[in-house]
Amino acid sequence: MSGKPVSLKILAAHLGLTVPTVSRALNNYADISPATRERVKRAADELGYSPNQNARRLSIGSSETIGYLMPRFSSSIAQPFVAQLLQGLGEALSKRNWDLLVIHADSSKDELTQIERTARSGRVGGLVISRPIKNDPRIRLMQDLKCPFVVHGRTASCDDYAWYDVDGEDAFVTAVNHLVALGHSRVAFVGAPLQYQFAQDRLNGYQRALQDNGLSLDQDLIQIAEFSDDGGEIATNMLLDLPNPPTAMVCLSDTMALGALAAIRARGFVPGVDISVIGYDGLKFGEHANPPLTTMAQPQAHAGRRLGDMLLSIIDGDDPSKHQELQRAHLLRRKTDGPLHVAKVLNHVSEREKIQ
Amino acid sequence: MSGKPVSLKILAAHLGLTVPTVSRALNNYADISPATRERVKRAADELGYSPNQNARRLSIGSSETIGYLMPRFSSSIAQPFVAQLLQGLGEALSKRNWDLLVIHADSSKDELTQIERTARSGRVGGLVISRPIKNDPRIRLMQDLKCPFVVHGRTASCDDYAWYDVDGEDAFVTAVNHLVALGHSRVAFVGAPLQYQFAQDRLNGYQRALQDNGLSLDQDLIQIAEFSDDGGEIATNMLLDLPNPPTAMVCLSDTMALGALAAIRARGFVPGVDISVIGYDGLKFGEHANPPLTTMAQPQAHAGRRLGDMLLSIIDGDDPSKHQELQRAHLLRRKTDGPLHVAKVLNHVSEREKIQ
DNA sequence: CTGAAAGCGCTTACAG
DNA sequence: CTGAAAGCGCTTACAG
Repeated sequence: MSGKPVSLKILAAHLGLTVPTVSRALNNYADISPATRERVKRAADELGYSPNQNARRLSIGSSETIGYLMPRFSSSIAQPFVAQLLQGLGEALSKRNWDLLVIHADSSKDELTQIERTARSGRVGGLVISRPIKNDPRIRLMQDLKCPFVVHGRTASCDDYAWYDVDGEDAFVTAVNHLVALGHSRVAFVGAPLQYQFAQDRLNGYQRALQDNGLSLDQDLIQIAEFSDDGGEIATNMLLDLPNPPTAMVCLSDTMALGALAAIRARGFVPGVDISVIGYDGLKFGEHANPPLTTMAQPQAHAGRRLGDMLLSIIDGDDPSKHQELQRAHLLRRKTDGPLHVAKVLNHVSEREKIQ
Repeated sequence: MSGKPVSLKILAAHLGLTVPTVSRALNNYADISPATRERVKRAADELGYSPNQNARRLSIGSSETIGYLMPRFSSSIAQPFVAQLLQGLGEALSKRNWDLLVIHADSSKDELTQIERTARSGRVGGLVISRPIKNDPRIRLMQDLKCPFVVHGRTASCDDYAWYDVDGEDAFVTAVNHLVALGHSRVAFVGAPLQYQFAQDRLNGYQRALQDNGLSLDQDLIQIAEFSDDGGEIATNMLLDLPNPPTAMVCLSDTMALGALAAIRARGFVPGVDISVIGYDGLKFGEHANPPLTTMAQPQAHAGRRLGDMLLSIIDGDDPSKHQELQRAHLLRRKTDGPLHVAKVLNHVSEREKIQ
């Protein structure tokens, strides 16, 4: 910008006042006469004064900024979450005029050094971390740095930091229970590598529900693939090639479920009739899947706002462990779940196995 | 953070040097002896020194930060673009260690005052504006403020600023030509309010293609609705209720096209057989639509990086008008385009109208 | 090659 | 109620 911004000095000169007086007037100090306060504010408006934030923040010793660590995308389906989350964070921050910085790790290799540098450079007063892996080293690092942070998601031991998560284990218990109630006993799990805690949580829910229902755990029915629609398709093909294929499946995400539907349709089966499929996320575009995808829907909209509020509280001095929020997902029935039929998919199953 | 960050002062004391010397060593000034430069750098690493950016930026008079003006979302389908765009911007900026600030307008009302304050506060050295409306006041404002900016999209007169856009007019010419080549002569346009320039551009392409092909322009075949899947569905229902309905349609976006498919299926018609539908964006989830959506695909991935590079060049002093980049979309045929049949959808069309 | 000085534009005790 | 002083943590001419 070349149109030299008005500084406090210029404003003060214009008013015939001194710089500190003008500063205090603008910041509503009580010891400034109402008359001059008004006069100063009017002049500030007229001249279009806006305080230099670098100077202000250096002076007050706060960056008035929080950072969002952008996750790297493995698949080409961009994350529909990100925009919503950022919007929510922005809403929470705007109440106090804080800024939102988006931080990309150049490579996962040096993400830690980058976090450390960011925290130490005074650019942010706190960080939002998403998609933690098991024993996420970023969490330990932030604790060591004594830099406030909140986690979108959880790790296995999550007592001593702040987080916001949806109960993936509970959701998958609900999903499996629903399928069992529909008569299914061979329910498969389509998942992604278990390094991400959410992948483990949801698998745990799947396994617990099988136990609760007295169903035995068949390792063949657990298929782990890349976290994408293509991964879901590959995993589903593995399942359908089984000598004794499942009649229902729960998928780690809606995106993976979309791949599952593609694999099922490709073999001439009808999802929701021949095989039931339940996704996870409740994304809007599931409505337009073929057929519309039944899913465990989670309340996305509030995550960003809650995380922002939490982080601000912690920066204000709150105990992080006081800010832990677990949301529940709910079953959103569309068209891919249905009662067990002795359907096409089972035709090639041998008599012996059916009797079991 | 409470673990008091190491300052230049501490580092200098630790080394038995003076603050400016340490500063110059770290910044690779030529007049520092190689020996001490190394010594200083090693110590900085060991103590985990990272310069306070507020101080640094105040001193050098640059925020080393650019801002991205986050568009507000009308529909609940979150923008899959945003994450990709931010990632691209981040890549461009990281080369020079600039930061990326995400700026949300509280309401569209005071977006302008907010932009002005942001520009004047020295928080950003430039701004990325997306989704311009016709005669977008933000562009004029940025020019008046002499604050560098780039636009993702264009306005009607776009000679004197920097922008990156995909040629929507050309894309819709291509889409309509394709449908005409398949035998269609009643091609409809499903659009959104024309306040957004991209909505106008694509309508222009539609109209131009009709002319080019010697087809008359039927105002009934232009349906404007809300920019969402629901909007697309409503618009399509209007079209299907016409006495003389279209046999093909082009939709402003993939999202709207998804709504169109839903409306078509709801009447028992088969998209791509009874009515052809072409969307725009080339979003991945179109593959999973029912049936997979034919679309004008655009090269999304590069937009962010290009916009970031452009903005940095302009901040360095380049003439903005030198940075204008128009990409082309290409037809991505999936399953919703097909040859004209005298199909179900035409059954109730009177003989007289068919002869026309 | 290194040090002493000044300044970036704010804020905040401290006087009067 | 307002002014004079000091400081936030850097960078950058200017001496020597």
